[in-house]
Amino acid sequence: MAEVTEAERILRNSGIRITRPRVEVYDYILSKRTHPTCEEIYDNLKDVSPSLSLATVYNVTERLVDEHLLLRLNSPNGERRFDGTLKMHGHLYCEVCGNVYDFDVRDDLVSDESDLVIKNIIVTASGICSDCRCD
Amino acid sequence: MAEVTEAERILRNSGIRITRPRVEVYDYILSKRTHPTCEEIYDNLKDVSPSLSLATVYNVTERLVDEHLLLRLNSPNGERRFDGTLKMHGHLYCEVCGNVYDFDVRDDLVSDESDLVIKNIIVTASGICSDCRCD
DNA sequence: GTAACTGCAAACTCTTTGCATAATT
DNA sequence: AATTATGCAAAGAGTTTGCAGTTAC
Repeated sequence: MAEVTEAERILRNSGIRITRPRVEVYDYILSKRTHPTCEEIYDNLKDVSPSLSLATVYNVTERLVDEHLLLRLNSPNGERRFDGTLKMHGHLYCEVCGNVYDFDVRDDLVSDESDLVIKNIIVTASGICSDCRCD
Repeated sequence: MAEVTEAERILRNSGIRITRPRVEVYDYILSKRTHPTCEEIYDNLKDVSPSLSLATVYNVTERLVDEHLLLRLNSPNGERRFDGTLKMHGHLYCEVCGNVYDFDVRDDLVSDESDLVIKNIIVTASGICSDCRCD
């Protein structure tokens, strides 16, 4: 950890204890914006941090979700993924390649009249990404 | 199975083989509209159909999803649930009672300019349902 | 009669937990 | 120094699979 990353800065602001796994996991999610799974995060970090364990990735992501620094996603096929972008947007799960892509949605998408308290909206779609569409 | 249910009628139209588990599971999901889990479906049907197995509920629901008769949902906490209502709507996962409620969304909620092929949109929200809000 | 489906049990994958060690404040 | 988090291994839950027997067409 040569310099202070965005992840570390946000973590310091949040007031929770700064540890190497937390900084590295959060940094990975923020930098890649690939909505990774725990396994994916672990696989990509274990070379640079050999002592990191998969259980810790589960623990760290859970904690960051509790702190509202991450959003936990559940893909149509049941994978647990994480998203560091908190502003409202949609996720497209490509039926061909399996990757997850962001797309824009209207801010005022709820047209409901009932008296529900609605927050943390996630828009999930299946479809085909632009790469796979052109193949 | 005294009379022909809605589930059976739709199944016949779809052309797949009609079996007791398929009719019963699909009927249950359509009638309850409670977005049940496999366990929930199994627990509620095993009294009337003692030979039914949980594995069959998994198999049947998977098949109905493949046939586009059901939508598979993934709740914020990772539960696998099913929805027989195919028209676009939102799901509210109540943070208090854990139940799932439908809400209305705009048909034109996608404002994206990119060239993704988007279908099967699911809007998922966490929040508080009207019952829990008034307690 | 043939092909497809069910139901059971066992296997597998993903996730959580308990606890001793280590790191942060 | 006290508290909190990590990392390992083992346990647990949820889901899938193989196969013999059964059912739908």
